[in-house]
Amino acid sequence: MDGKIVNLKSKIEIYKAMTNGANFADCPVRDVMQGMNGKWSPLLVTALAEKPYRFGELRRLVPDISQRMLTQTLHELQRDGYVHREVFPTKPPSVEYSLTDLGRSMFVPLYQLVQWAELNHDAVREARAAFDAAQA
Amino acid sequence: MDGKIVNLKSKIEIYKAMTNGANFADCPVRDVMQGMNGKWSPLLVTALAEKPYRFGELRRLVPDISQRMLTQTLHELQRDGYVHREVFPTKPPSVEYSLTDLGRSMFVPLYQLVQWAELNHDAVREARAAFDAAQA
DNA sequence: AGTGCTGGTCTCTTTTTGAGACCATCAAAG
DNA sequence: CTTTGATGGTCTCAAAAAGAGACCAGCACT
Repeated sequence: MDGKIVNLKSKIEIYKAMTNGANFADCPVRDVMQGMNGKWSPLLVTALAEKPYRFGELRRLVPDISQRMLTQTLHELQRDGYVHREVFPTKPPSVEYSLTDLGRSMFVPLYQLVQWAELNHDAVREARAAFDAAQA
Repeated sequence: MDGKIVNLKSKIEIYKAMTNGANFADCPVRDVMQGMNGKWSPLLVTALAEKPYRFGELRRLVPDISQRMLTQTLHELQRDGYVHREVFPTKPPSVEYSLTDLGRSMFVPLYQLVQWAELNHDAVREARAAFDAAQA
């Protein structure tokens, strides 16, 4: 019988209707968001938005990043086109990282989020305290 | 001699001057940013911004999230005060998740970032392709 | 000859994430 | 009356990612 088939079909249609056909998988936005969503990416972009920095300067500026993650995160940011990497033939050679136009463009909305965090971190801390108290 | 000590002190002062005293460690903004910066958090907040959803609906809406990470991420979002969790005594009991006022407030700048990603994902993909080609 | 600064890489351990089995309860189907 | 399915989870184990720290080459200064 087609009973089951019809049922299944209608379920799929109902589901698609419910979600307005929006499927969050295979979404390019997710893919791009991941790139600026790492643990260190927003921090480094914010630092570089102020002015270009050299590798060692960034390491000192963000004391709790490991050298390994600094290398890796800068590499990813460079790959996504947010950061420009330039090597100067000094001795020892120095490497300067700076934001590209794309990076500066991305920093505009990112900074909005940072500002929100700045304004509302009290509220978030209170929410956490209240939640933890309720659990106990 | 104090030679070395003076040198060290001046280095610290030079460093603080260079960075304008900004220390990115122990920054409350970082702490708050981490909360909305996970792999799944922005996605779930975006979904819940549209309308409240139940646990199973979210799982179907985001097919590639594991049940474990869905539970955990919603729990963190609830702890940070972005999400409200309500259990309805139906049989079987159903659980609805919705954004709080704080969550809706946070979604405003988050959505700016999502829109940027929507507008610029082509540029990012091109940057990646160019970078990968240059490496080869 | 020894020390330090440069920007990394390599290895090892710990933490985080993903995949999937399992659970209790009740409704409807067969 | 037994099976099947949906509810929202938790638990365990494997895989992936992140952190800690050693190591490296080249050159300057002492």
